[in-house]
Amino acid sequence: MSLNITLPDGSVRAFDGPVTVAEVAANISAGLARVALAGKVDGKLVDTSFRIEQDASVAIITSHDADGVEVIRHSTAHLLAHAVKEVYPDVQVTIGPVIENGFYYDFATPRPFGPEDLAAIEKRMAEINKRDLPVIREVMGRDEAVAFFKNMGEAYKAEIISSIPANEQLSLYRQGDFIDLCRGPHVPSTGKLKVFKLMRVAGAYWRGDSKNEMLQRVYGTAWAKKEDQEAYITRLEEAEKRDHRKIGKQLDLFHLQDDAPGMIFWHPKGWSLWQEVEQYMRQVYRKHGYHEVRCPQILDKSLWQKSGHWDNFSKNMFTTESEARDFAIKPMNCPGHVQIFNQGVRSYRELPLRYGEFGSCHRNEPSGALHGVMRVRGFTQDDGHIFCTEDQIQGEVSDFIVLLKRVYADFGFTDIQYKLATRPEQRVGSDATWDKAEQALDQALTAAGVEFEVLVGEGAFYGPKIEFHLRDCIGRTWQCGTIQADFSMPGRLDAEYVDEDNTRKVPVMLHRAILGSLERFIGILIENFAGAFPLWLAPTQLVVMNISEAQIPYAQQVVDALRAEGVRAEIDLRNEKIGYKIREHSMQKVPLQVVIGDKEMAAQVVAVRDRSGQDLGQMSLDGLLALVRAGVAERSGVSV
RNA sequence: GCUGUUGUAGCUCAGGGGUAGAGCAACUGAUUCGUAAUCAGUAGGUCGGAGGUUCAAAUCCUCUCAACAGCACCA
Repeated sequence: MSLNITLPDGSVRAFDGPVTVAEVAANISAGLARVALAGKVDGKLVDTSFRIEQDASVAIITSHDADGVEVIRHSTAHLLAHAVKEVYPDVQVTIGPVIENGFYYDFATPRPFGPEDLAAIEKRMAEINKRDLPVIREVMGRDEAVAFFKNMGEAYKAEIISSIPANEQLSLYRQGDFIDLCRGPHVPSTGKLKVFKLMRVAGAYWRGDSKNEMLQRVYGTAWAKKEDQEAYITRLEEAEKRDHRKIGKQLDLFHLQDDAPGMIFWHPKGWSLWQEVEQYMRQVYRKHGYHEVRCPQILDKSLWQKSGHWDNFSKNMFTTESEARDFAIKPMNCPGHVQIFNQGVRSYRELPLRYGEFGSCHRNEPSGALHGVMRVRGFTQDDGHIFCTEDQIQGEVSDFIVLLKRVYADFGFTDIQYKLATRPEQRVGSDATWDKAEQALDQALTAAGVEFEVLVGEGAFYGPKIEFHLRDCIGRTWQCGTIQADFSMPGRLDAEYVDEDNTRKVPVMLHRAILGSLERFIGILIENFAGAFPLWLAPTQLVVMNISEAQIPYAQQVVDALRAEGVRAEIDLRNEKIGYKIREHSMQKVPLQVVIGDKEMAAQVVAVRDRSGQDLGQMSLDGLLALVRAGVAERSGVSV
């Protein structure tokens, strides 16, 4: 019986009988056989030992394929587990999947791993790589496999297998003395795994549940080529250089200290940046029909009970008391806005009624969740609430999506992902209400013509939400904006309006934010621009430097004129060499640098350079002002 | 919150039972200079906090606070 193998280039090779992927590779060339890591038979990824029984299309997978790198990572996870079992025989293995850029493996260990353990394990991995052990696939029935792993003392593995249907055949992979349950495929031998590095150890809960015991998770990275791994590590270092906590310190933007965990001290420059963002958003409120409001920070507990926060959110709320009354510091702005809505009798003619606030909120986040300015306990939202009728929801949501895209573009972000988060387990409101709310958001997204992902069970307790995630210049995504349809809270807090037919109705409330938390958004801006803010945001837009004492009066005159026109200009008259001053201001990322020497003073002009060192030439004061204005007007230079 | 790691001068970091260190920044003086570091000098620390062991603790032990990484959380 002969069979035909079709290769990716369309050519067909005939074989006398069943062949393995490895044999097909060898038939093509000895070189290919040497580098083959796996195969793709009729679109399915398999081991090189896989036997092809009938006509098929076959691709040989090498380290040049994305699939090949995946296989390398997966096999390196096994290599890690193998090494751990050799170095620490009393450790139990659990699972070890491939993740972005690498893999991890969770172990149950009698004592936690430290950095020295990592080094020892990595060394053993290199040894096993040198042994070039063949990786052999075996098949077992489920019950047989459970018994097999129990017998080896691998309780976790046995537990995983027990949850697989009884009639299924399981594949196991053996390399030397090490054997692990795995779907595969794997590289043909451990000698193929040359480029890897263990990155860190951390605790991780068994089956991802914080009620379970904690395992030791070892993270690693693995690549086809050494250069790829080096490039990856360089990329990590680059990201580290952009870390907002580091840049915040370098540029003197803010600080945090032990006395106020998760709360930020904004320094003058950081606050300048903040104010630019806030004033910009205030314009957005004004231009798009929002009334800016301001509500109390502290409200009586009973109001939070009524709104549902006390039942659903109290573990995250800071509380206080006075004269035997209990209060809570607001974690959200919505109940406050409903109180404003409730003053007086509302008519359907007033809807949609939009309130916006730069709402200062406090949430008692778990200590382990805190992260610089990105995840804090005290933060400010650009929080708006739209009171409207059901018929108005879709239009409001659609308008919001358009607005949000424009705002993000002004900050330099154009790559946005959309997600619809549906009803969570813990919630208020009837299922019928949730049906309605989820449908409304779904329709608005569809009408906006954007693709979106559904996040099942991740909505807020009072309603479903659309999440807007933006991608920064190094490819990371951040959730910022949101819009949520709430059919419950207005009713709970007694909001109503008089409709056309003179009956009283409960309005729908849309919760919405564009930037989300200003703290977090500014953190994202810092990392996205690596501190080199566009002119409109830069805390110091321009610095004027003299070359020697003789030009001090003229330099002072120039900076005064710029400041009078609203330019955030600084002056540096220190008795230092011009190169020294330029270096300092360049490191401080000041966008425009004005140098004044005798020549400029004589001609009543200024010499301008930018922070990257580009010479913008000599110009008059008016010319400089025009340059600044044009730069500010351009914002982040992106148009939608 | 959980596991691990870390906390020393304004910043970056060294020192690991025996007198607290470096570079940069700061301050003082000299230098008046043309596009990313001029020279010299001075000052600066309860070694995160509280207990303990010791003749002696930044160093060892206990507790605690905070930060960092991951997990869980992100309503």
